Amino acid sequence: MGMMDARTNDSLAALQLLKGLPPDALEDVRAAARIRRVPRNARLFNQGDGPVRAHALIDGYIRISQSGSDGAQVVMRFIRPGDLFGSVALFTDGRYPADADALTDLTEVSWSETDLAQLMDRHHRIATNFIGIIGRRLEEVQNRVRELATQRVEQRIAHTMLRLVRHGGHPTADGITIAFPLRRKDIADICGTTLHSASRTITRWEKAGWLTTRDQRVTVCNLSEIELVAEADQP
Amino acid sequence: MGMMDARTNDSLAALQLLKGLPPDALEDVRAAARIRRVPRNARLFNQGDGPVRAHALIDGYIRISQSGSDGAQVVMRFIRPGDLFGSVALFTDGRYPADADALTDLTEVSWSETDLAQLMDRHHRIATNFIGIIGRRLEEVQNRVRELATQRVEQRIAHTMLRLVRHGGHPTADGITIAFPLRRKDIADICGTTLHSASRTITRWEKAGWLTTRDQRVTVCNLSEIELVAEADQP
DNA sequence: CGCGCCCTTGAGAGTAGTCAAGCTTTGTGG
DNA sequence: CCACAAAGCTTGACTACTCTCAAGGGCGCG
Repeated sequence: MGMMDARTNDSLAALQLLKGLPPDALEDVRAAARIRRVPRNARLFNQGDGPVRAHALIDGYIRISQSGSDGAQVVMRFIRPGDLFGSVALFTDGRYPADADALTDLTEVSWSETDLAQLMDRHHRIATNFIGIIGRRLEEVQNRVRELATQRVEQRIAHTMLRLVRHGGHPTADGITIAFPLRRKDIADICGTTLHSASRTITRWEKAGWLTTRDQRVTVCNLSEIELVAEADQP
Repeated sequence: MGMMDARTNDSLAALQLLKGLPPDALEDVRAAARIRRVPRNARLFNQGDGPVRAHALIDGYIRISQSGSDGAQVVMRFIRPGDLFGSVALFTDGRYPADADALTDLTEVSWSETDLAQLMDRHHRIATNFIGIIGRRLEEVQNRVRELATQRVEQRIAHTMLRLVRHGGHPTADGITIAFPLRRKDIADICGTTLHSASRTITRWEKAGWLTTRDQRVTVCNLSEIELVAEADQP
């Protein structure tokens, strides 16, 4: 086994989907995997495309967004290293339900439907992991439904920023920086508001010194103030 | 095997979770099942309760609703005969993420976590069914996120009514009647609006002759008008 | 240098929430 | 069986949050 394979196996072991698998199973999984490198701003797949594969992200960041028949767009989530994505449709209708765009240069692996089915059959742990992953996703999305249904724009933006910081943030000199580029439009499309409202809110927070943005990189300096906005009862 | 067991097995065979299982597997599943009858308006479980069981509804209707730390409430979904419910948490944190209320007298079955795990182990089809079920749920909830994020109240109510009609509707003399009681507050809590806005909209539609409500039973007479509202580009 | 993309900001309009009051239906206990 | 309480529904007036429309500025890239 060459250096390349060893490194690949390490990468695979870090995937949520493959957590707890023994080395020989990992090797089995690797044999069926297709590895791809994708440049920043490329489209990984389009909403409506098929046949679907099960994807996992080794390195980099991805934005998953969905558009309705009316053209309105929503950002569903951001994919971080280790995450599974684009794979739920394997068990439903076989078409990707959303677009996937590379926010950075990235490396992904994927498996075909039949290969994944066989792998799940041989290594039951993969199926269990899969259920846990989409179960947690379901709970997250349901929380988002509650937010959208009950909170105001500023509060939703606050919650979103907190989630992004906790999820995709790494500490820097000035605070916690979100690991991938984030446009105002992205923030709006996550929160179900307009570019304008998002811009106004973020600008206000920037002026208050709670965060800074340079070149689409957001750094949060004052978490606790944002937490206050997130938890505030609307007056 | 008595009459009772035979009827029970028929009921089980109709469950989504058990679709495609051979008779001997059904018998195995039945042996581990707990059957309960629950009266209208009773609470089946509370948000935060544990340990969770996997539930399926034989007969009747259930409302699943979630409340946030701020007290705001959202109706997550309605459970119909054959549906699986309250079981995702088995694979995540082990506590029910929402409340379940009986909208009618009903019959439900449930399995403990360990029993379900063993059943899935013995009958792989159960695991596959489970993945398909929560996968479809995930897509539904994501569509709801898009609706909440991009559409106005009236449009969301229209979509909701259409979904309820297609899902829980049965034809009657005057139109299609939704099979379970539906309060104005329920409609509001599904759509992320207030009781007042929901009331105004439904009353308006009632005056236009598109639907009628008697005793919390909603009958839709004019689907196409409502579809028009649902698809309308906002002027 | 010009074009495209992203961001900011102001003014005005309208959707939907809040507050308040009264009505109808349902359920319960005397 | 009636009466009253509780729960659900309707409606009006007012408020305000948020969107829409419009215009302009900054930055990077071809």
